[in-house]
Amino acid sequence: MDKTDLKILNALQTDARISLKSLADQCFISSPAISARITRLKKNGIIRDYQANLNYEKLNYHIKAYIQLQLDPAKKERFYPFVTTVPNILECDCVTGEYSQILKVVFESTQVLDEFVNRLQKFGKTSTQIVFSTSVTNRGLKLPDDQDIKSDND
Amino acid sequence: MDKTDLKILNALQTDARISLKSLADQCFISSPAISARITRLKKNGIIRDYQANLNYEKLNYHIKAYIQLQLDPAKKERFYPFVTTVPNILECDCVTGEYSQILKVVFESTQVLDEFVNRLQKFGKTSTQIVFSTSVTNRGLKLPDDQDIKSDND
DNA sequence: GTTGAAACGACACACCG
DNA sequence: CGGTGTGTCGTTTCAAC
Repeated sequence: MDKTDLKILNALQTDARISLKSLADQCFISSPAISARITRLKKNGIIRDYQANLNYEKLNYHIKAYIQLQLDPAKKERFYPFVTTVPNILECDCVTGEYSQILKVVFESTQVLDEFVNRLQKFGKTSTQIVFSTSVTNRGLKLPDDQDIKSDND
Repeated sequence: MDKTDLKILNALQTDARISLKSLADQCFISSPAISARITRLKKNGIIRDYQANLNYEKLNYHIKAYIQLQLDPAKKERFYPFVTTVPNILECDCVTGEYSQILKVVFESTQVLDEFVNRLQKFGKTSTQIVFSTSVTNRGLKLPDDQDIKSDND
């Protein structure tokens, strides 16, 4: 995991569709070398995938919300199939604190969100926070590329 | 915004580095047609950007957390430059409820997270939830591509 | 939206440090 | 082993329809 790898990761976080040649020019090495590095980074699981970031409001998903859930331990088994199946759940984390799960969701309207919350309450007590506005939108982590770092599996 | 557009958006959310030709084959139209559609979707702001999804744990950012903040209204002006500057803040939303801001952050360790929370407390009262595990990782929204939808700006 | 030609980029190989 | 340079193939782009 040297400076070149970090430069590649930063560039791919900013624009995942950048060409190998463009990356090669920025890193002052050849395109085959870039290609080999990206293959390695992906095989090591450092690069998970590449995804287009969409503006969901323009696609009529006007409501974004965070839902906190006190997941009933007895219903844990049925919860994981549930969260992976509902496409409106963009993220789901098991966390410390009074509520054990945080879900990030998008819906067409508050009505549909309400229906979803009702379904979710089968799994435990919920607390919903609707998003007014977003100042930082799901951005990538800018890595310091002026020094090497050690990674778990190089 | 017809079925072909939705197919393209779904494909790009799954793999942003997919080739135009591959998209063309899947949608049964020519590559120049795909290229024109993507250009339009990007100009309309429906496609925001393309980003590589990284495994931050393997890059030594072991701690992911949600921080709730009761932002002091008097310090609002100084808050927005702050959140956009600190790279560890991956997302920041203004929300309903007792706390007005939710921040998603990643840090190298709980110690560094603690230092950050101290800095954040200059802006108001905080409540931190550290992530144990993630069952749904920041995935894209699968759009129903069996029927057309109307968008705000076509 | 389609086609065809030209420009461009990606990949595979042999070679070099 | 990881990088370079060339050649070939596939892809993107542009013009004309």
